[in-house]
Amino acid sequence: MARRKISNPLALAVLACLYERPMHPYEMATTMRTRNKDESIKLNYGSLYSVVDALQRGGLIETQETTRQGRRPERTVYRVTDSGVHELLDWLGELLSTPVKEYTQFEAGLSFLPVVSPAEAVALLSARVSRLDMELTGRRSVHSRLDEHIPRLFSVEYEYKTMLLDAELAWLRTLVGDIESGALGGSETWSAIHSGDADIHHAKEGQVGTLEANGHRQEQPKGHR
Amino acid sequence: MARRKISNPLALAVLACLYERPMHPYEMATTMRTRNKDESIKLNYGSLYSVVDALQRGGLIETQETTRQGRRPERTVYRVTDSGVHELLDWLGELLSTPVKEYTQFEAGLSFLPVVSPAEAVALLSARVSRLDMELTGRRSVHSRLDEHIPRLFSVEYEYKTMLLDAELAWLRTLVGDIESGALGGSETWSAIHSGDADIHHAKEGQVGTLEANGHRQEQPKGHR
DNA sequence: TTCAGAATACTCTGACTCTGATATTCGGAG
DNA sequence: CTCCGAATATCAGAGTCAGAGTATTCTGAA
Repeated sequence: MARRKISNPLALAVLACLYERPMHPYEMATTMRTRNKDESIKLNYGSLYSVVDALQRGGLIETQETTRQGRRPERTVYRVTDSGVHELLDWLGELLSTPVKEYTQFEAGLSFLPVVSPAEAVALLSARVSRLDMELTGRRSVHSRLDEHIPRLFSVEYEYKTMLLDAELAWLRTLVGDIESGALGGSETWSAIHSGDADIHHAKEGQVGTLEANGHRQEQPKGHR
Repeated sequence: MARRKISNPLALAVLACLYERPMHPYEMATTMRTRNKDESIKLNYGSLYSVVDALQRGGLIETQETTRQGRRPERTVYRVTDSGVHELLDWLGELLSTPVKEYTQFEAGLSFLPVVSPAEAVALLSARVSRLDMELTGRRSVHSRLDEHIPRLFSVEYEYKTMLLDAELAWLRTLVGDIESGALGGSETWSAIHSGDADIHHAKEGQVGTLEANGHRQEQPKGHR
């Protein structure tokens, strides 16, 4: 990659905080939590402090002062440097303008869908449907409360995520329908493979044979990144 | 977490391969590539071998034999154990049925949208729109070629991803529209903040003040996972 | 008044993971 | 005969993370 010396998104958050005003790490953490940035950026102390270190070594931030109140642990206030500001803007520009390939757990799961039987698939995916549904209900109520207090500009990321969940839910519903009705291409093969394992958790022998039929996708998608 | 001893999705792929039939690691890699699983699961040799090791230490797979053809490097063939099969099924069940919180780069970017000026935001997001558009065009042609060769069952994960990209694209278009027209809640504040920095890359002084207005989201979303 | 518990501000450890570089051998194209 | 790329790995270094530990002060209820 060599792309960016520091690639942890948490570093972006640190830069953004310091761009606003100098702070010590713990304060960054609480600031982010207050603003719910920890919904969109994974935050934990271990990482925070090491990221701050790395940023300092890289010259993107520097320490402004080190103080101590009473006999609490010492705290170090950092400020962003010019090259830090540059990095922030540049990085942000890249994130916003250039889609990158990311791997989600669910995608991984989906790609092994044929491993479970059609019946089980329906059960599992239906469970997901109802969980997503609950999640979305919750989110919608958050949205309405949010809208009264802060402008939409400051919660686009939340809106974005909600809209993705929504899309997933709709897609899942039709997928489940297609599996149930046998309308999904490959259903016959799929049922055939799993015809033996009524109780799948004891499938000792079946070993499934060649799961992927002929399997070879001729033309691979190529162009990415 | 303590959730799963091994949490790397690559391990899932290894289990799935071995569930089909015993193989050596290199063969797993090529099998996955052939089937385009590497689109949905990050695959690289370094990780593959360490994951295989970890699986073996955990007793989920075991070595079947070690052979050598000619004077090529020795290769070790693994097979899945009973507890490996159990883990595979259980894990897959969880992945399919339970949504988990994941953090994407773009989301991180979005959450700092106010850092760039409205004009720049429009420029950056428009760039993303056109890149997504190209990507989607490519994908659609892949879909049609795929459909002739392999049943939909074996490419749900690809379909899923495509549909997500599609949803993102649509959303982005309206977002960009809203920013341009000033219909996005908070636009005035946003423009005000950036009124000084015509050339944003030299914004020395501005330091933005308090970006987040009053900032506090009262009710945080809570309920997750 | 007292004392549990939250908040403050970090530090550390052990494990996992990723990236990228580095071998070595073979078969086939030119 | 030569060079390239596929076959089959290994390894070092760095980044990352979850979670627990530490030491002190403040707050609110009993």
